[in-house]
Amino acid sequence: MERALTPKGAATRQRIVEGAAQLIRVRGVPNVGLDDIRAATSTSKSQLFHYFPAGKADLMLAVARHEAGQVLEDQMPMLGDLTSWRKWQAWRRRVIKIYDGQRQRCPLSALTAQLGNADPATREIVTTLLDDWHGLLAAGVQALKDAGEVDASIDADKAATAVLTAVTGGAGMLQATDRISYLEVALSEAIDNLRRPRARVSAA
Amino acid sequence: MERALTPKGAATRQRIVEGAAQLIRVRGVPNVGLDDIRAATSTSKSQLFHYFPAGKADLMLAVARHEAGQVLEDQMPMLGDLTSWRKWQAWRRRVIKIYDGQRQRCPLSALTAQLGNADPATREIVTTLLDDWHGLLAAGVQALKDAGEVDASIDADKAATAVLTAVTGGAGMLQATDRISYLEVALSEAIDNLRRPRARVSAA
DNA sequence: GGCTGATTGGACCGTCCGGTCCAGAGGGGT
DNA sequence: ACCCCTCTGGACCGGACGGTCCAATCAGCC
Repeated sequence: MERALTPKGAATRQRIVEGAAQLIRVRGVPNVGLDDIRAATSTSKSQLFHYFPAGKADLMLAVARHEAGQVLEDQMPMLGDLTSWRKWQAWRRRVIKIYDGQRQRCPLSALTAQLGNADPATREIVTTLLDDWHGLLAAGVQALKDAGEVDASIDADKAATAVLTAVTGGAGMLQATDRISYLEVALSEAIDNLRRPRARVSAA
Repeated sequence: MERALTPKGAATRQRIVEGAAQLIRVRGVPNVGLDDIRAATSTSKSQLFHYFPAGKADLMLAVARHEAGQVLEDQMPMLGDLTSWRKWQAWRRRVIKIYDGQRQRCPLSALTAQLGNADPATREIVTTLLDDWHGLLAAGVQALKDAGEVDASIDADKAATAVLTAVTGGAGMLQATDRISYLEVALSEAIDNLRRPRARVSAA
């Protein structure tokens, strides 16, 4: 499916993706036209279709991939080394800092929500991202268990899901309300809960 | 700002809003045109602009208000009476059932994300909804505290935020991945955490 | 019955924008 | 030097869609 791509071509393609991503972060998919991208990246219409034959949808997909990769990238190296309580806190601070910085402009949801979550290609990008993210968190929980820093009865997968949900939920509400407190509180609570002793909880 | 509106007019207006909401839930804002709404509601172009003078944006706002109201409505009466552990569980089941039913079609995010979260009017609708939602949850936590069913040292506001974030985060990921498990696990964990004894947690 | 304003129908317009096309410049391999 | 394929420029097209307009109808009210 890939065409031969000279270094020059690859650079242009990259410039287009990054320029488009930049625009979309600020203005959202529906408010960014091909002409905007063309202008912002000093390219021409034909180049856009040269590198993204299927047109806008194709380009948006490339942007989505780019942004999805960025999400975990931004949380590194903390996210990849959650082996102690202190490192979890460092990661937490990083996450809050990132989202506080981008505020409205959540690259992830800006694309998924506005690109149509029905599209299987989009779906797959997000699913992969969440799986990776969840995996890293679960590994971190497991590391704490191994180190005896959290109760051994904790289910690493479930705990990772709880933390992940706190981040995505908090980020979503930050985006909608411009309040960072949801993310701060939810994430802090989620991490704190890892530390609490596991009392037996009877199902209702 | 309100015009005199005969019963007949009010009914038509209502029909438009509900028909538009229906369409948007399935196809998303960008994929629903005024002509679609016109056709689906057996109205004419002039009626759309008669009842929503500012055009599509105006109509979308009305739809957003309608959907926002629906969110809490759907969770009643459980959400309004979280006075015992059993009732919390009943609410939890209801929430999961609701979101499992609508899957991709999350009325809330379908509108906020695609309507531009920069728009202050949209922002206000969501903010109000989340405030109300949070308030009801906090009241529920407080009720448990009063009944001595949860540790008295719990911060009702923070706990409510944690639960709310679990729901919105889980719902968001459900929308993106079509997996209900995030919501199930996160919400269950969040509620279970209310029951756990509050061990002192030292800040890192 | 006629007046007034709400209500409805639907033709029409202008623009925005994704997409097409073709012609030309660049540049590296033989 | 030559050729071929990549790369670039930008004019152009056609459809979709939000929005306008005017005329017709309906409903309460004196």
